[in-house]
Amino acid sequence: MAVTLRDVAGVAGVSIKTVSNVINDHPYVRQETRARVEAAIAELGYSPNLTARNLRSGRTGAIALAVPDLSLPYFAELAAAVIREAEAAGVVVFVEQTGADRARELEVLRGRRRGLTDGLIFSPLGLEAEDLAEVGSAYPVVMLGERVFDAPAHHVTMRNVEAARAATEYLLAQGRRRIAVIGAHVDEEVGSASLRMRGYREALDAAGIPYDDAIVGRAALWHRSSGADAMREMLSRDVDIDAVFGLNDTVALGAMRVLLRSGRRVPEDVAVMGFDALNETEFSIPSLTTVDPGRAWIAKTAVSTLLARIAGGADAAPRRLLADFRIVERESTARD
Amino acid sequence: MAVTLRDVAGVAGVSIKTVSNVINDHPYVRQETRARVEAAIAELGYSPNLTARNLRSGRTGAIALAVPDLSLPYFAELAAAVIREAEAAGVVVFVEQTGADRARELEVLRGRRRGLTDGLIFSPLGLEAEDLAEVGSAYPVVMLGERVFDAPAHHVTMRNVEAARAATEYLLAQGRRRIAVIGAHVDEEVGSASLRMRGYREALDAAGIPYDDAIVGRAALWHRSSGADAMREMLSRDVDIDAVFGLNDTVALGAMRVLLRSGRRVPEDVAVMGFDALNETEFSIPSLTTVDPGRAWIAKTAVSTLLARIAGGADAAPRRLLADFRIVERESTARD
DNA sequence: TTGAAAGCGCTAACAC
DNA sequence: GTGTTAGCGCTTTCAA
Repeated sequence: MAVTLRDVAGVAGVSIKTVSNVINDHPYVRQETRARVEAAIAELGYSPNLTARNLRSGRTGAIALAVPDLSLPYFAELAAAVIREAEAAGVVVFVEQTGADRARELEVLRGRRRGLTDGLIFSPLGLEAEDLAEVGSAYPVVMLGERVFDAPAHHVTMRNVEAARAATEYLLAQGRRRIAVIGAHVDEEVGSASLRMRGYREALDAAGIPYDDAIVGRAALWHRSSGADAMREMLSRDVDIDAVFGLNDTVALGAMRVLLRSGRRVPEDVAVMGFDALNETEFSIPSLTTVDPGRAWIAKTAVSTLLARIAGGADAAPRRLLADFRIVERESTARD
Repeated sequence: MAVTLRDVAGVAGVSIKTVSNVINDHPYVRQETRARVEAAIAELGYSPNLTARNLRSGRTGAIALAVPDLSLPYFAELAAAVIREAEAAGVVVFVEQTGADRARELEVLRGRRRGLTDGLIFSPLGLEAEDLAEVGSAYPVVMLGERVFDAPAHHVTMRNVEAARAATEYLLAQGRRRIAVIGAHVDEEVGSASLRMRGYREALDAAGIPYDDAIVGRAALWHRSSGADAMREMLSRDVDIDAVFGLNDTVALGAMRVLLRSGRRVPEDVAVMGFDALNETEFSIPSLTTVDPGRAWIAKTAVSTLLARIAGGADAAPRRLLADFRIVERESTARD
């Protein structure tokens, strides 16, 4: 440690400017001088102090990623993709977990610690509309998710309504008519749940099928257990259903478990559709048909948009970037 | 941005030292002065430049966590726990993904970027014994996992042999006698797989049951698909088994899927045991009996050990810290 | 092609 | 109690 430019300069018999030039591949350094400096660097095991460099340059080469919880598979897979993309761009990522707690999310937004990063990719869950003012435009932020629509920041997200509608239409096209929903949120205006519900209703409406509140199961937290609970509650009411649309994969998997336990066959008696295309949906029993909302594209675009914003200063007005989706057909909706 | 101590001092009509004193809760500041400074801070929206502070202090307040891949549930849950612990200690965490690639792991170890962090929690998968020399003792490192046993660094890990032995004994105690293994690695000397295999064999030996290579399935990568593949291959050979011990939960879940598909009942015909206690094991169908190797403790201990090492300088000799394990009984091994 | 020196924003001796 | 000032290690004009 503690080997500085000055030490290297001393050993090489040059000024620190020359050493700096060598390190930064500055062109105008005589071949012989360069060699001497490189020898000194190797001899001393010098490596530049990034903190000092950052202080000078005003950049840190790091971005922050704030998600509710890495132990939720969706966010784990999102984070994996974001880190991979950032890595490729030569940027490191520090990950914050907000626990979907509004107070913690505000803390991230106000960013006492933002000095350590050049920008933030932020996927809030608890934030309210009135918190938006907190998002200053000075610090580069890219928002993810559905929770915030009018922040003065770029927003990368998915086509929730269209994708949920397509998923529902897929089930309808199979002749399913009593399509239950698991994972609805009560009294929610914004957010993935309400958007996906809208897509579901649009599809029903277009097919002339009445909406039935009795087969809409609430699950506030989208954990596997809450999906299972909602399904169990619904079955206890002896409803008639021939399909289940889980508003995300996690609740869909929980619901599917309860369906199978209840003696129903999937997909023969009840088809099951998820949303998110988590890796594990490929390996559930049966494997789960789901909607790939374009997570890979979202990660890539979030990173590149943020880096452009960081590099470009106070560029254009906030943009909304929408990923393409795709239905991934698996066993849980196989025909016959 | 760009509001500095100097600006605040100007507005408050004091020197920067006084502002600094206020910010750092230095005791000797008159009440009135403090109030004036705080007003100025609020007015200007000042927040200290962490990079400058770091440069002065030589600390960054950040640590790095290097894992193979966050989209692997084990590492996602580990990372979640590490970040939570670090958070509580007021430290942020950079997450790096090495892809279990030796070259990338070496890169992390050599750490061109380590200047951004005060230390590293490192869970390698590809590293070889001869790479250990790379671990200098100047930079605080805490190792996780089984891959490296003699690094000059603290090592926090689990009781693989004992836990695997206990898991096997649990199955034996149920009267299972043909216990297959899924997830063995070929020709591996170090690593979780060989340790857990050792525990398995110890239990068999103690029970006087011969080891049978025909019911040991290899799965190099411990993905769900490789677990499923290994199980399928084994079943295709028409072997006689009454239990499966997956060397981790992921392969166990993949194997369980194939068992169920093959028409076998779990646990009636074949009991299934996993290892890791991933969240999802609670919600599989049937839920998976597994070994909790003490991941929460490992995360907590890794963070506290690293922070102690950072704070304490070149302290004691490398220590090995072992977590307690626990068998989590679920449906996949329920009796009768 | 290289050197001298200013300063990024902050902390902490050391004065007063 | 508060102000002055010297750096932390680096990059970068500006001269030489």
